[in-house]
Amino acid sequence: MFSQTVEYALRAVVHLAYEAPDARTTAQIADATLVPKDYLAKVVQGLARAGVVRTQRGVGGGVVLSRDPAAITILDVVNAVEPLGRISTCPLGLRAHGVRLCPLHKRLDDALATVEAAFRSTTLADVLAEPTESVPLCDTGPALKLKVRGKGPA
Amino acid sequence: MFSQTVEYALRAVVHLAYEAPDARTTAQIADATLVPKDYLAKVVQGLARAGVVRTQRGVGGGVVLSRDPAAITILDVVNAVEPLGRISTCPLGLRAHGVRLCPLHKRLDDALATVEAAFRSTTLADVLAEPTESVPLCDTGPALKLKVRGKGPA
DNA sequence: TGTAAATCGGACTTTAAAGTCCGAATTACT
DNA sequence: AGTAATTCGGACTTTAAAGTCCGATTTACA
Repeated sequence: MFSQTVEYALRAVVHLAYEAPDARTTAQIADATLVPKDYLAKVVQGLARAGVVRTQRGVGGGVVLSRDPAAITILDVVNAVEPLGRISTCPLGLRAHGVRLCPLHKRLDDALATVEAAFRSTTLADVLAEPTESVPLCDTGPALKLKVRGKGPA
Repeated sequence: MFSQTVEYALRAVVHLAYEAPDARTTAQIADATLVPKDYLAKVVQGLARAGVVRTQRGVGGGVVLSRDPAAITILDVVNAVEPLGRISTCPLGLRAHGVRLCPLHKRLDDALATVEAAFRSTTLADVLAEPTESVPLCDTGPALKLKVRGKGPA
């Protein structure tokens, strides 16, 4: 239902939010989020073009969120890489005379609107602040609460 | 967001519901719904395998809804051709230890759940019974209320 | 100024969705 | 039995998404 690209973009920004305000290289992000490195590079470019992240070339460079995690919504991220595609005109290309969609596509668009609203009302900060003691991005093992960096196991 | 295949399947069944209980050939459905005929044939096969429609070969054959339009939901149709893909396990393949998803994927799955619920609670009869005077499938011109068949204009 | 670290951007390959084609099988009717 | 109407199913082509590769460019720092 959601494309790989959207999935990858979300993983990346959540990871960046988690590490904020530090910058991360795409290689680091790819490592942490299990996204193919070279493909992630493209996705990040999309996020940069849309103003969700800022990138910096050269030594010490990398990727940073362009705003506070509380000011970036899931919808911002989704729309940056692959707009949600609300249905505004008749997909059959018939004379939709402006506003009204047929009952079928009205229902479909309603569903999209619900998703859009949910995404718009959820910020990266919200995702990180989840009241449970679980860590973002699914690496919720037996509740280890430490913020572990590096790659070596213990 | 929704695939072409899902879109086509929905157009087909809505059209069938509109013409119910008469059978329609795939060629007729394709004509009416502006779906590529040969591709629609495949989609209809999927619907048939899932038990949403029944097909009949030979002269006088065609496609019919297998149940009353009030007993077929949008979700039935969607799941028949391309399951909605609720997120039940961690997409990163990490040890999701059963139930709990990370906050991010929990949100995504919540959105999917909302869509699923909306689709489950909408039947084809609901779509046709829309309180407005509009006709299914977007051919809502200047409120012509007649059920026009054939292909000639006027 | 040289070098290593990093993104950029274009070309390419792979995979899956969408679409096309057509002969085989089934069926109703005369 | 013959014929026309229909779906079935497999092979094929096309298109777009996903993924890979690598040289060019930018940057920090010794």
